[in-house]
Amino acid sequence: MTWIHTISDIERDTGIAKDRLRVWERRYGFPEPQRDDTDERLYDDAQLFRLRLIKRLLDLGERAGRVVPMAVDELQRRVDNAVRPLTGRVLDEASDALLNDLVVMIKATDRKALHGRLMHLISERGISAVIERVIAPLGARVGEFWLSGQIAIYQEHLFTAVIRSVLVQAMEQLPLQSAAQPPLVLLATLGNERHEIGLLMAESMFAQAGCDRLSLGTSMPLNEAVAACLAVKPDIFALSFSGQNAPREVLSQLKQLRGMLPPATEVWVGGSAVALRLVTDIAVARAFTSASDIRSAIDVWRASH
Amino acid sequence: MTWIHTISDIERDTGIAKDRLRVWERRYGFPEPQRDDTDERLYDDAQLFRLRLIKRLLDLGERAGRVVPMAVDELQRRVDNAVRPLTGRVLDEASDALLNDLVVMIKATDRKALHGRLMHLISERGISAVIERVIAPLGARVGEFWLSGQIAIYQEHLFTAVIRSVLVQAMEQLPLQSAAQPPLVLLATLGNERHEIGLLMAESMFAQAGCDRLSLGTSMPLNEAVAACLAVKPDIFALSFSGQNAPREVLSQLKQLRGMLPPATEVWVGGSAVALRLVTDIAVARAFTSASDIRSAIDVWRASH
DNA sequence: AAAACTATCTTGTCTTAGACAAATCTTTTA
DNA sequence: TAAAAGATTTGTCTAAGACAAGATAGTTTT
Repeated sequence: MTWIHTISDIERDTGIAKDRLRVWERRYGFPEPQRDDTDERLYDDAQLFRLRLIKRLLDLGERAGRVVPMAVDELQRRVDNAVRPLTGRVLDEASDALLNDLVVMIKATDRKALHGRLMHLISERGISAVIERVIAPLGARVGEFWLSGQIAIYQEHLFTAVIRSVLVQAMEQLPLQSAAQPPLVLLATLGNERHEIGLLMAESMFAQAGCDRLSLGTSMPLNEAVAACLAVKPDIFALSFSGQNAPREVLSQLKQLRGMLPPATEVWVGGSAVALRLVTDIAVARAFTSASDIRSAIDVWRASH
Repeated sequence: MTWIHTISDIERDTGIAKDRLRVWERRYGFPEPQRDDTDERLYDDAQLFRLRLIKRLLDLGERAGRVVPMAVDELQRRVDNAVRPLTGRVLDEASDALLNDLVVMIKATDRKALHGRLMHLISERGISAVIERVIAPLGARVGEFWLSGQIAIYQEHLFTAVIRSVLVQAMEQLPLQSAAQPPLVLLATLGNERHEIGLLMAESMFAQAGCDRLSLGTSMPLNEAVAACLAVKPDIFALSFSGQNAPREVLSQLKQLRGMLPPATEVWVGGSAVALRLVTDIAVARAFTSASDIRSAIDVWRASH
């Protein structure tokens, strides 16, 4: 089945504004959609797919003039190259097999099996280990499969729901005495960022370290995040950015944020968007590339307060 | 402090597209923003506030030509009138006092007190009663306070996070034996609908009735929701629409959905958007205006299967 | 050679007014 | 009273041009 999309469909699906699509057509000759009887643009699936790849590369820092005119296979090759260094960490066979098992469950929409397996793993190995060695790489894999169309959006939602349920449950089973110690951590995701998993993993790590924490959830407008921070006065403001975010955008948001917050509030960021190049820019925020680093960073924080 | 907004800011904040704003200016003379040195539109807070009211009335079914040129106080009066019949149910004094208490906690961002109080209420009165008499009206009140600017977005997020945590915890404490009986219920929220509370309340009701359930979370694109339904093959597909949704939009989405789903799958909808006028249109979906109706509807379903 | 400053190019978004289709309201007809 | 026809409303599309902020390249200075 092949589908026809209006310019609004394309905007919604790819996040590329209509103006931008029209100006690309004018300047680079792509996309060049069919027209209906009233001269309105009609895009086909191939164009949509190519635009998705283009968007991905733009978010990774490429420039429009370079990637928009590029052929599909070339685009695909570049996306693969850009993505592999992130996902393709060396895994032992057992871990790899486990992840494959879990992916199969997701593809089969078998949430009960997934939930049960993860809870079992947590009781066996503890939250931290499972987050770092299972949930985080699993999230990365799911993201990749989604990009390549092997996992549908609803399966991703389902996956998120299961992870959320698992982590919330696990957090509540932590010993109660460790429920209210400093530092107080405020967690959120900025802008359009809807990916909750990174946030949940971070919250779990803070919970396990016995921190007093408060999650605002996803998609907080920058202004509101600042307002929340000024009201709650946390010691640490923790943000999560998924790989969907353009690194530039992330950096600019962080700079704005840093300028608006009191200096005493530390800003910690994590997530795969951060791994790329942000780590260098330490003046703005403390960047985390691995969940386990949070634990030791908390220890350091406590020692110095 | 008064702020200046670009047309993009206004689009993001109100959900009114740029084209629409420009054409209103051309046709109705409002909004008529200042211009910067390069002739770009700059809107002030008063215009933004008025546009929010206008959007609200449009969503309630008014027409642009009528409400866009209207003065602020007139707009405010109409919004109040439209909203009161929903929120202003008669409450006994004790309930009213309780709700006020909870609202105070939200305004003070005291999530611990809120969480504790709600958990205590649930252990005292049971989930169903608390959902119907406390959480649902509290949600309505928070929505109202948000509209009138007395509660910030971050406080609403916080409120949602607490409710989620409370309900998830309460669901997990239900007796395990009742965890996997038919009907299998798939839950979701369509389109841009980000309000999770209605969905959580519904899920809790289904959980309490011992249904096998599966929540896709918020903001599922229509196509994806259908795909999920075809894959999971639930007995019931339950949708939640908040008061932010335009009733027309809801109805049209439901019609599309109904056409794409197998007839055996029942569609149940709930939420304050539904209460308005949708209830009449029973051919498309089964509409719920009260959480407690779910319980008896489940009994009926079971009796006939 | 590294850093800082400047100039050029790139790119997204804004501007204009006109056109039109789909939805909604009003009037007419059966 | 209900259905059909006609009139109005309203959101979104179109075009090409303008421009500012950001990125790149080139030049000079430390």
